[in-house]
Amino acid sequence: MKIEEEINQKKFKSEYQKAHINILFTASWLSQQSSQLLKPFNISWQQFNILRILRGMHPEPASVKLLTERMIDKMSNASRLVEKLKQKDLVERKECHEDRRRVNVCITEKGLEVLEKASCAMEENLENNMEAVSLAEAALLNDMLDRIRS
Amino acid sequence: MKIEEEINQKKFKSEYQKAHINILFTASWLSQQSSQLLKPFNISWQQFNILRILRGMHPEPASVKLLTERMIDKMSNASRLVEKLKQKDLVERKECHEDRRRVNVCITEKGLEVLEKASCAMEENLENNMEAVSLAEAALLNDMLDRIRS
DNA sequence: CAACATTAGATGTATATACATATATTTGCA
DNA sequence: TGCAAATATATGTATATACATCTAATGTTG
Repeated sequence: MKIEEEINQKKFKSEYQKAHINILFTASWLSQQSSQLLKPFNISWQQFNILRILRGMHPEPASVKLLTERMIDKMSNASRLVEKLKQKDLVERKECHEDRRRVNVCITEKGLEVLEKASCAMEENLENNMEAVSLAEAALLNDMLDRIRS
Repeated sequence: MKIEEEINQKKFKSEYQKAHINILFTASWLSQQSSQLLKPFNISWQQFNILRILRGMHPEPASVKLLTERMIDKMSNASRLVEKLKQKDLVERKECHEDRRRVNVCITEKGLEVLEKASCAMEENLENNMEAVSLAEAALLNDMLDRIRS
């Protein structure tokens, strides 16, 4: 649906303002889709992301700092998210002997299993959403977004 | 900066997955910019949005339902946001005589003044962000985002 | 018209977030 | 070495959000 209809706004000041709102609206739409999808797995989108980063490192551990750097929303609190995941036995923390300030976080077997199922669901959904856009268009989209943030 | 560098991730599974993450990341980046910009005016991005909708209606009032329909993040609570704005004397509520369940919300003079200044700052910032993208590209961006949500 | 369904809005609650600050450790340099 | 600055992480706190539930008013249908 066109953004005009989604938010019942007939016209925008410019194509730029419309794009601004469209980016925010689409992001909100996508995260809501994600959080619905992830609900059966009992993890939030942010938690899913952390698990994905940890799987990328596996079997190497990641520090909380590394997680923060790679998170999409930098402001959110990696430390507390890790705690949540630990409570569900999806990750484990070990003290780091080289630098005792640091904490090494690893994904557990259970974490890998949950992530495997969750990421299948997420990828399937992603393909459904994205099939309306060609690969070349997606590349241009990425380029434009990068430029907007520059 | 390219999204790869922003989140320190060298490669993505596909251009589609990258676009997904890029939309979320850029939206988060934009809202953070907005909330920084709006801080001197002591309103949040969501509150700014409501004021903007109310200015569009002015001098006609808007119901809470109408505000909810036009908000970018549908899930947030228009009722409480209106309360916040009322506490700052930026909007006023009146009971609606035709349908006594409804509440008519209007922007005040003070609200119009604050919004005027805030939206100048916001538009200036928007132009800075968007100048890296041509108008035609912005139109295509809008089209792509609409298709992704379809 | 009575009984039930629907709607508009407000509110309770658990969780998430932004931001500031605290604590422990390491680094750098006088 | 010793002491200030920087770093990694945790935590405190106010606010925001998602979601469920509640209340009051209106619509609908037998």
